[in-house]
Amino acid sequence: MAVAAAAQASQGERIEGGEFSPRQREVLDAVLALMLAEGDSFSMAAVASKASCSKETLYNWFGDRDGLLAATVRWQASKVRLPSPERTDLDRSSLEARLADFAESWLTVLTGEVSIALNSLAVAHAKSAKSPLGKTVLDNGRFAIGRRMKPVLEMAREAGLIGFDDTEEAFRTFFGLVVRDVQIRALLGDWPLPGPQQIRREAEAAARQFLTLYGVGE
Amino acid sequence: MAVAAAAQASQGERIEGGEFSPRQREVLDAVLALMLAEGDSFSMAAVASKASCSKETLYNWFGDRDGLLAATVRWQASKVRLPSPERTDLDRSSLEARLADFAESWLTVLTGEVSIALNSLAVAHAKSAKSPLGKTVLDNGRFAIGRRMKPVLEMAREAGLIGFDDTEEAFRTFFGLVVRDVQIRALLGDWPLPGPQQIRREAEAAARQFLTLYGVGE
DNA sequence: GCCGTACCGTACCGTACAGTACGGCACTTC
DNA sequence: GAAGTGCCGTACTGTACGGTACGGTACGGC
Repeated sequence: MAVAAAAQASQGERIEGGEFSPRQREVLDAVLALMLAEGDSFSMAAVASKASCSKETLYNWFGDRDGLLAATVRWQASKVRLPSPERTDLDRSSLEARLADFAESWLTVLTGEVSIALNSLAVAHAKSAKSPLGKTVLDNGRFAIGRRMKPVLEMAREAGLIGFDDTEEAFRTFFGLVVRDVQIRALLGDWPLPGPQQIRREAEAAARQFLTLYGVGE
Repeated sequence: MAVAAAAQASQGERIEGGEFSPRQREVLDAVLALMLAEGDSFSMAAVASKASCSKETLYNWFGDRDGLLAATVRWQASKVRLPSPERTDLDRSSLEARLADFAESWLTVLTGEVSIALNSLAVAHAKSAKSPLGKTVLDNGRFAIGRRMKPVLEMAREAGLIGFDDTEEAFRTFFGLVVRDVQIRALLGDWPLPGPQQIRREAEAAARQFLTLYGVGE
């Protein structure tokens, strides 16, 4: 029963704040592997088999299939740690480099198998709400990168390098310049995806264009 | 049997080049309605019931469920007709207006229920290839708008208003400036979507920014 | 040594749904 | 008006899968 998921989780090993026991992590990694291979169409039996655990344990730990999926998304999210931007002095060229690095790492994540699989799954489940996979993915993708970027943008503004009124708007523009049509094409299966060199080139172009739009002085 | 879909379709009313009989269109509209309401999780029985036809007819016409989905996507695609840009003289402000109009209509389509439902469906089915829904959606979305835009961009370049080497790259940048995070947020269920005024504002901003990046002279 | 607990493996249940079969009706063709 | 055809409605089949139940084992506490 879905509503009992949270309660169920309280027996056995506990699920809290995205923390899972080592054994549970093994299970979730198995789910991840199945998701990469088969998308959304794997069965609970397949998970149990792959993880060498019983279905009953799956249901005890995660409540139901949606709970398992949600836990998997949270587990993967907890694995990805974007580098926190330390506070340093910025000039125009170091800012551009910083932006390009952000763009590069973001494009790299975005075009990764795991990211594509997770986003596809979340999109597919967005309709039948029930579990907010979409929200979780968004929080750990689009919004996470936003939280990292904004301090950099505001630092650069304080340093008089760029100008904008609304940090959110400025970030959304940067986002657009970086991602362009890459994500939607990846999600719709339009191979091949850009490789590392291509990504580096696009990232640098995006940083340059962003500074053209928002740079001041010079 | 999936491989027999094309052959099956040759009996009864014919499916060719995206052309469907009136009765078939009724059926496909019913599918569309169900898709808006339930995403991917409607049954063939539900389609038959909603369209007042028999399941046997569905299978005779469309082969299997995937065939029905593919036909629905093609049918919807054939309904959307982007305005063809007539060849006119352009100056800087009429170009900006034209770009803004493109951006506006594109954002409007993108945030529409039908577009979101179709894209979600195609994303969900992209993994289990079998039927190239993703390709069809891409061809009638991202690439269709590209085909419409490029002549405008090249016209403007000939008129000496903007400069670029690679039309495709220029268009992809425009795409990014227009779409930004709107589509991915829409697909992941991050309501509310921007309304008409908001879209108009974002479209104008995108056109302005594009001209800042690519405009020459002035 | 005994008990409780956590877990594995497997068998089981109910249901939903893709796909098929078939009887009957309306309509066309000769 | 007989034969053929296209389609509707419905009943049927097979199966896959979510979720549950239960017996058996390993282990830690007392």
